[in-house]
Amino acid sequence: MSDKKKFIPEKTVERLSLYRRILKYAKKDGISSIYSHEIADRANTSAVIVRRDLMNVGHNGSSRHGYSVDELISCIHRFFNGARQVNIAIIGMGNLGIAIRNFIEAEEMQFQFVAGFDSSSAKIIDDKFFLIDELESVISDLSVDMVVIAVPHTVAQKVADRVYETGVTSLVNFAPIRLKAPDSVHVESIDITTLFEKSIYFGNIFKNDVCDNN
Amino acid sequence: MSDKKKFIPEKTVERLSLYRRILKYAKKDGISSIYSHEIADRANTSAVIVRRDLMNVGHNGSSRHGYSVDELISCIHRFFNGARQVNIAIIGMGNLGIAIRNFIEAEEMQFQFVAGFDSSSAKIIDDKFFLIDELESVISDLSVDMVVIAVPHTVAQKVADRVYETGVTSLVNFAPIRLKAPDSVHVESIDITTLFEKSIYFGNIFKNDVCDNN
DNA sequence: GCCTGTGAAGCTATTCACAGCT
DNA sequence: AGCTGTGAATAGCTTCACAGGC
Repeated sequence: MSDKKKFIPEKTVERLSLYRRILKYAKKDGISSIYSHEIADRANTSAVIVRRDLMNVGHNGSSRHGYSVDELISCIHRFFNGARQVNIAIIGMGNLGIAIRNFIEAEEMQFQFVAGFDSSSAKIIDDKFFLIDELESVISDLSVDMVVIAVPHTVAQKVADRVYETGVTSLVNFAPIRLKAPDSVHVESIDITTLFEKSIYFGNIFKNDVCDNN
Repeated sequence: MSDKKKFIPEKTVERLSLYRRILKYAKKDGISSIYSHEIADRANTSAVIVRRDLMNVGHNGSSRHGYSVDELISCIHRFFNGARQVNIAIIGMGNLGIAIRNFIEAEEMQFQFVAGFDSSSAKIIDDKFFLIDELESVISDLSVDMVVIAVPHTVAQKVADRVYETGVTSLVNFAPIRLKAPDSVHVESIDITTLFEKSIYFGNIFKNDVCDNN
């Protein structure tokens, strides 16, 4: 409790998530042990990075045969807090919200879609949908662990502020603004507009387009 | 052409995209000049970072009154290659693909949805939808600038490889794998599973949960 | 010989600190 | 006095280089 989990760099956490999936695929293919450079190849990174990442989570590579796939999976599994089910609520049941719901339900993972909120009752199509007014009570009743925000940018901060009050500490934001959040809440933001603009920008560099700006 | 654009850090590009939006909102609110710390506040970053970022794109802040909103918008605009229309094709017209299409069409931006591909003809509901077999010809006929991949992970790499052949240099990948790509193509990846796992992981830290793993 | 684990160097990005302008 | 622009210090991440194990 005093030392909590050893601090693990953000990038490492991201990659561990990826490694776990890669290892599961590998296992399905009947692979039982794997070298760091093989993981690296599949994850599009370097072998050193893989080894360092694994070191960070009480690694267990055996020199000659690389890593045991099973051990590695359960090691990362443990790192991510076992198979504890994660209950997710989505706020904003437009196309994006629905797509995310479908995504969650299609994955055979620890994630569970338990509630969808919208301001319009037209969106209430099954028993997992609620009006936004019920946010606080439903989040508490259904033990929501993580909230996904998929509402227009104009209301995103307002909605987020209400979520902070509920005590939920994980939030994923798809609205194209940078949410302000208390230190006690972790917000992951994915900004599709930025993603597109960035992709176009760096893609164009390869076509040594335009040189006269500046 | 020899010196191309001065190299701009990735993070800066991301933030510039955000600043532009923030500035547009500010302009709508009748704000005509703005200080770096005000931008920083809205973008959830620091004033120094904002100033450095703006420096990177031939800045033009005037000491006393901060930056002119109009000048700044057009400066960033120029940086992002003006208002040139960007034609986007989406491969995989499941929920996610459809959500992205709607997102693009809802934005009043330079982005234009011009084609959606799917392997199932059931998805062909209007004249912008095509069977995946027509990928190469349609991309060329419609001058696609950027491709979004929203197919299952099992076929993502295969689809991507076909895209590389077309000469498109910007690609955004929503499939939960890390695509391999030639140096001449820029790939942005967004991996929702990783995003969720990361959010849960860092969110849990705040609840000083679990200490016995390792 | 080829793989893992890891100190040390190298890079990138952010923050500090402050000079200069109005 | 309060802002911008920027060198210098710092922090965070990746790569280099190599010792040690099978």
